[in-house]
Amino acid sequence: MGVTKTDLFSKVQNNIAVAAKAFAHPARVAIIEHLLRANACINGDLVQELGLAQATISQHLRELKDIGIIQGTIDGVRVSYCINPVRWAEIKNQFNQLFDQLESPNTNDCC
Amino acid sequence: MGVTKTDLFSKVQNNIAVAAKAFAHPARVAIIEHLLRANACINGDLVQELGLAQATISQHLRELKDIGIIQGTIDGVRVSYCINPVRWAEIKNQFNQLFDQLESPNTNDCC
DNA sequence: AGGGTATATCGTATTATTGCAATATAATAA
DNA sequence: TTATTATATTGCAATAATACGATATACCCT
Repeated sequence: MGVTKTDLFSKVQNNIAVAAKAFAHPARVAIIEHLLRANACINGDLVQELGLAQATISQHLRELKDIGIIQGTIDGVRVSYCINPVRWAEIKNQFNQLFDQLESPNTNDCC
Repeated sequence: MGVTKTDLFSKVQNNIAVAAKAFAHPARVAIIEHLLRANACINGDLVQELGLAQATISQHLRELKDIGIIQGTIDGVRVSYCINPVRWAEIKNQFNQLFDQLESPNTNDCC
């Protein structure tokens, strides 16, 4: 097999898994960090910044766009990518809801 | 090809990517949520809870253990797994540092 | 129109991940 | 000791992800 059994899990669990994939590759983390710093940028910058081929970066950008965490607007020949603040907040909240489910560390000395 | 070029990215970027993988599969999210609820639990419970084979769950548990987000102690025939609170806090902080890099949404209307 | 530039997509090779049956290992119980 | 139970590991099949060259697409400029 090799297929994730999506139907076995809740909507929230699947949503978190999809969002987490945005951060599950260092190149995508680097792209996100670059967008955060630049507060808008273009694909070409990223090819310079990271050491990956143009096709590879374009592919990562598409994945991030599919997840919704970034958005791009055509700007002449170039495409300006930036963080989608609404989706960003959504993902941030989703993760924080999970993170905050662990009370104070002292109460969890089970093993 | 097909190999992540780890050396191209910073330590922090790689660390985030590794940590994110813990959440990048719904089964692992489900396991983590179960551990948070139960505040300790055993593999057998999870086989009941999720609909996956014992071998598959054991594999996910190992991945989570490798990431360090959970820990297991042998308890007779069984193994008690629980969240590693120290690593949990570490990952939480790592993500929050990233999440908080986006200022107020209004300042980011670049595209 | 024709050339240059920026990005996307396609095709493909390679490695990673997912899933499970079968088997191994280890502790307990009888 | 032998059987039982719980978990880990192995081996394998199938799908997903990563990476990149080649090519397509789309926009700009002359």
